[in-house]
Amino acid sequence: MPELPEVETTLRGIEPHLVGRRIREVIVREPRLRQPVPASLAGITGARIDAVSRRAKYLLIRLSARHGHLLLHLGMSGSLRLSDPGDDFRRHDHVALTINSSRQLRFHDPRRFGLVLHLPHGEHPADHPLLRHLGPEPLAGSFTPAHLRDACRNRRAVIKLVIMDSKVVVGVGNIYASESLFRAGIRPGIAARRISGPRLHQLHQAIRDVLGEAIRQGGTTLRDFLGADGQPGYFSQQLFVYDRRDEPCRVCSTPIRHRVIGQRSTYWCPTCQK
DNA sequence: CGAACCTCCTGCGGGC
DNA sequence: TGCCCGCAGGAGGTTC
Repeated sequence: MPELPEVETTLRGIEPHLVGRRIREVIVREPRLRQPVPASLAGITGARIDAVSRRAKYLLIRLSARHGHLLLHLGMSGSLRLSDPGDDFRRHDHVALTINSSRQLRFHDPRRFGLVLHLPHGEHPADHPLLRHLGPEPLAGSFTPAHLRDACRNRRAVIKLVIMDSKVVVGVGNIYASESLFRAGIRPGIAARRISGPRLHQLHQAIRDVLGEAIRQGGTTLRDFLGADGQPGYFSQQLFVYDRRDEPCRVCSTPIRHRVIGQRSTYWCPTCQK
């Protein structure tokens, strides 16, 4: 479900309610996620939350001295919501952190592809195996047109797979890959090395524009994404191609094409994209 | 090394 | 109405 804009929306929703507060209680209702929820999670009871941040699609919660960090990933179907501790748990509410008598952060994930990990004190998050090899943040200055050109040089893979490769740039998931390529006028199935420098420059800008705009709109709600406050994202109203198979292109009315690339549904306009 | 494919899991919508 | 099938926004792992 969540791509980078949805994770960023979640971060912005939970951060003001968490920073500076203490974790009063840790509840693990279902430890069987992509990796087991570690038993050491119980030990963070009483820790203060010093900061909440995002790296790629991971959320990082920095705890007070000696308590280390929490590393969360929402997988395909995960979400974080702030609830009243008195509210009934929903099915698939796997982990809950009670903040005070009126606030509890709940990790909800029907498919259980998500993660709740505890990094002990002294382990730098950036050195964690899941984060160590990640490429630049798409909205940071380190993601440059030259970086994208280098990543595509001599690369035989199709461009859609290259921009979804987290070693090249993080946070471009299946929705925004199709959308970015549409805005850049590039077909998703073209070999990366066949795309000219100027067109890759356009793609670089399109990735930043699409992700930035999606964050401003609170993410994309297709079926079920809700922010931490329960509100849907509005970017789906600006999707040009994703999930629009056979529907008319919003620019030229040509029916949108669909094909599976890298085991994932892929959409493009055969007229607007070459 | 890269590329192709597989895997984890539940829910939902469409077709019959 | 109810059942079955295919598909779903991620990403690490395996195999060649």
